[in-house]
Amino acid sequence: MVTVRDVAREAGVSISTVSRALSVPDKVAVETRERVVSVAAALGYQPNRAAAGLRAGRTGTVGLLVPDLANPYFAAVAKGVTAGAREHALGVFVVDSEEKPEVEAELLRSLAHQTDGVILASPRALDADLPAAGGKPLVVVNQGGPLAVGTDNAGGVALALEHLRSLGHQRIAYVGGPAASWSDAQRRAALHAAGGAGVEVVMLGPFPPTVDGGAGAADDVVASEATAAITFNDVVAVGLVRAVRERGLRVPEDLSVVGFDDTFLAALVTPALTSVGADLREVGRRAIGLLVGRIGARAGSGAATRVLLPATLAVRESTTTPRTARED
Amino acid sequence: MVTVRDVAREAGVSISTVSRALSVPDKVAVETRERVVSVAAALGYQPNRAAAGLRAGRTGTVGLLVPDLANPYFAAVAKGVTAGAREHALGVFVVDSEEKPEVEAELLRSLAHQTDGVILASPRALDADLPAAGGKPLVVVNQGGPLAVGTDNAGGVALALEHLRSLGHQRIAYVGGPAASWSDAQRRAALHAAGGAGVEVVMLGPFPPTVDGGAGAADDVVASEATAAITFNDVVAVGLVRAVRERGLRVPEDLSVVGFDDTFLAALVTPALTSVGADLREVGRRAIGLLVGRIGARAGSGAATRVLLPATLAVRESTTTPRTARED
DNA sequence: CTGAAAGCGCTAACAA
DNA sequence: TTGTTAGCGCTTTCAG
Repeated sequence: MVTVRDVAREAGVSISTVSRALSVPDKVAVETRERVVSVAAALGYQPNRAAAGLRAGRTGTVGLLVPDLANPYFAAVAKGVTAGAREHALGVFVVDSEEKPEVEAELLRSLAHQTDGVILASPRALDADLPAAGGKPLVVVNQGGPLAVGTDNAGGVALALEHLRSLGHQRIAYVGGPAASWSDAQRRAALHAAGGAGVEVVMLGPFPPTVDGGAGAADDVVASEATAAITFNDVVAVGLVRAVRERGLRVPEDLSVVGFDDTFLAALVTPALTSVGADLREVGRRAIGLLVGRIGARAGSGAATRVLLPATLAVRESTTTPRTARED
Repeated sequence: MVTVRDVAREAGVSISTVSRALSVPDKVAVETRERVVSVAAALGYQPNRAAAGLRAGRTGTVGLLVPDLANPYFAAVAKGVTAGAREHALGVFVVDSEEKPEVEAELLRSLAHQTDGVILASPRALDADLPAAGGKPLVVVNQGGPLAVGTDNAGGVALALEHLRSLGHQRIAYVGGPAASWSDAQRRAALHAAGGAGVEVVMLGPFPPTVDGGAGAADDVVASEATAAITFNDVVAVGLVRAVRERGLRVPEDLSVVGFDDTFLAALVTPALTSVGADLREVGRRAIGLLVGRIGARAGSGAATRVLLPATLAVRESTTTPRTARED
C-alpha cells in the first residue's frame, strides 16, 4: 500500500506537504505541488479515507437508508444519491430496512455513527428515527423534517385533476394507498381541497400498494360511478385496469386511469398509463446537496430547509373523454 | 461520542480489555466481559469502524459496483448483497458506473482501496477491471473470473426449450441481446448446442435490450416463420409482443414468447410473460458469501470458485400450443 | 486474564 | 512555504 510517507520520500518533501498538496493545494508552492502530484500519480497513491476521516473528524461518506432497494422508486432515488455523492467525492453506504419500522431506527443509529450524515428515504417510523441520528445531519425524503426533499404531491394532484377535467370528467375516484403513507395523506388533502371546484372527488381505500390492492379497489371504483380514477401508484393502476376489464369494462373508454410515480412500468403496460411523476434522480441529487450543505455547518445550526420538486404528468393511453360526454 | 476510554473508565478496566471483551470475548473472564458489555450498552457505545479498520488492516466494508442501480435486475442483486452484508456485519459502499466501461475501472480502483473486497456485477470491461482491484478479493457476478457467481444460462435455455417443445413448437427464434453481453453469448451457445434435437433454432440479432429493440426484432421474427420466440430479457419481450400485435398477430396464439430474467414486469404486462429467471437476491447473497470466505485468506490463495445458481421457468400467459399443432 | 504501549495513515496545530 | 509533532479510536503485541 502506498502511503503519504512513500510519496513524501520520493518527492523529497515532508508528509504534511504531501497532505496539503493533495487536499489544500493553495497552501503549497506551485512547483512543489506539481512535483508531489506527479509523484503521487506515478506511485498510484490513493488516500486512505478511513485514516483521513479518523483524524479530521469527517468520514467522507454518507448513509442512505431505504425501505426497499428493489422497489423501482427507491432504486431511482438511490441512483440519484450515488450520482450526487460522486460529484462531491463522497462514498455512499447503502442500507435496506426491508420495510420494517423497528429495524429502521437501529440501522439508522449505526449508519449515522459511521458517516457524516444520512439520507432517509420514505421513513416508516420517523419519530423513532430522529433521535437515532445522534445529532448527525439527516435529510428526509418524502416526509417532513428539518431537512427534507419531496415531490409536489399537491401539484401532481392538480395536474391530474386538470387533465381529467379538461377531458370532461366530472366524477373522479381516488384509489388511496396505505393509511400510514405520508404521500397518500398529502394527496388526499389536495384532492379534498379541490373537491367541488367543478369536479366531485370520491375517496376510496386505503388499499395495499400492490396489484392485488388495485384489483381489490375495482368494485368500489365501479360502484362510485366515477368516470376516471387516480391511483396511489402505477402498480395499483395496473391491478385496477386488469380487474375493471375482467368486469367487462374498457379502459380508457369506460374508465380513465391515472397512475402515480410514472415508473418505467407505466410506459410498458397496455394500455400505457397516464401517470403523475417526478424526477426521482433529482430527488436523490438534491438530498445530497442538502446534506453537503449541512455537513460542516455547526451541528443544529441553520434553518429548516425543504426542497419541493415539481410534479410532471405523462399523458399516455389510459385516459380519454368520458362516455357521458361523447355524442353517442 | 462514546469511545473505548469512556467504557473502560466506567467499567473500571483498561481500554484493551474493553476492546477484547467486545471483539474477542473468549479472551476475557466471563464476569469482566459481562460488566463491560453492559456498560457499553448503557453508554450507547458504538465502535468506530474507521478506527478499527485502520488498526486492524480490515475496513469492515465491501464495495458493490453495478452498471445501473435503477435497472431492476441490479437492484435485486444489490438488495441481496446488502442483506448478506448485514448478516456478516459488513457495510456496503455502492457505486454506479452508469454503463460506462471507461468509468468502471476507475471506480473499482478507488472502491477496492477503501474496502476489504468488491463485488462487480455484470462488468462492461472486465479485462481492465482485474488489475484495478489491486489484489483485493473481487467477486464477479454474471461473468467469468477467479471468484464468480452467475445463473445457469444453459439450464435456463434448456427449460425454455423443453417448455416450448412440450407445447409442440418446432421452430423457435432467439431474439438476442447486445453483442458484448456475456449472458447472451452463453445463451446462444446453449441454443446452438440444442439445435437439431427435435427443434430448429433461428438466431436473430443482436438487438438493443430495450422495448424498441424488441419491436425492431418483430419483422425478423415473423420472417423466420418461428412459432415461438425466446428473448434476451423481459423488456425486449414486451417490445416484441407489442410490435407483433400491431402486425395483426396474436400472442400467444400466433406466436409464443418467452422472456428472460423474470422481473416483476413479467407478471404485470398483458399477456403476462412466461419467463426464465433466477433468484437474484440469492445471487447477491452468494457473492457476499464468496467474498467473506476470501477476505482474511492470504491474498491470491485459494482456488477459483464459481457458484452457478439454478434457473427457473415461470409459465404464464404468453406461451401456448402453436397453431400448426392444433386441430384446425 | 489484564494492562501498558505502540502504532495503523492521515490531518492540523504549531514552529521554523 | 514547509517541517515537526501530536494525536483521531481502535487493535494488538508484549509484559506482568
